[in-house]
Amino acid sequence: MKKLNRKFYCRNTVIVAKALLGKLLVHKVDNKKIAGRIVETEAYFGKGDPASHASRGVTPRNKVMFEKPGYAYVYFCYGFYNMFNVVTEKEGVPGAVLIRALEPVKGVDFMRKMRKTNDSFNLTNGPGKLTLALKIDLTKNKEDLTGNKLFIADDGKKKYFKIVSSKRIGINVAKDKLLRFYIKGNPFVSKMAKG
DNA sequence: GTACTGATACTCT
DNA sequence: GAGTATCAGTACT
Repeated sequence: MKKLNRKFYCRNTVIVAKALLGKLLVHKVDNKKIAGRIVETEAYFGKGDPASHASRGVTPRNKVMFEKPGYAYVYFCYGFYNMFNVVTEKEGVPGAVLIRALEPVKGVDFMRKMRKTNDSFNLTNGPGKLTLALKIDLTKNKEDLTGNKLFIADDGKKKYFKIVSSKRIGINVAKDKLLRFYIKGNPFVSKMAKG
């Protein structure tokens, strides 16, 4: 299993968003590995993308989007849910990829416990749900994804699949931009994404 | 099956 | 003080 390095993230946000599909998101919790395959992502830029937090310039919250690629940007939203993003582009250029859905791979029991459900299709099929299942919270903001606790790896499997792009979800601006990407036919793609 | 609503707390104006 | 990169539950057809 190959961990993705800084160079992987230091590219155009759309390229990274597509390249992340099929990769494994791994989080070590209490010496246990919790992992899920990324099946759905969304790209967010800075300038020129009104849907992005970074579009209005740097704030204390979105600062990490302007910093080095390969870091986690965890954003708390709607009072309940955290969103997990991966910072992209070179330092000084804002950009991030929102991980919208995972396919559970390792530590499924742990995920069930965290999500309090036995429905394995309902564990990680949404951005708010997957952070709960993997125990990702605001303390993981600015976590270095090239480290050993929280990282993304390529296990070499699932090389061949079809990528579908469509409109982004849950936002009210720039709806016409096709910046959401998912693996065609995968049952773990988020509910809200279908249709 | 689809459509709408409320919960909730953090961040920026 | 208003808005938010969501979800689950309820009320319909």
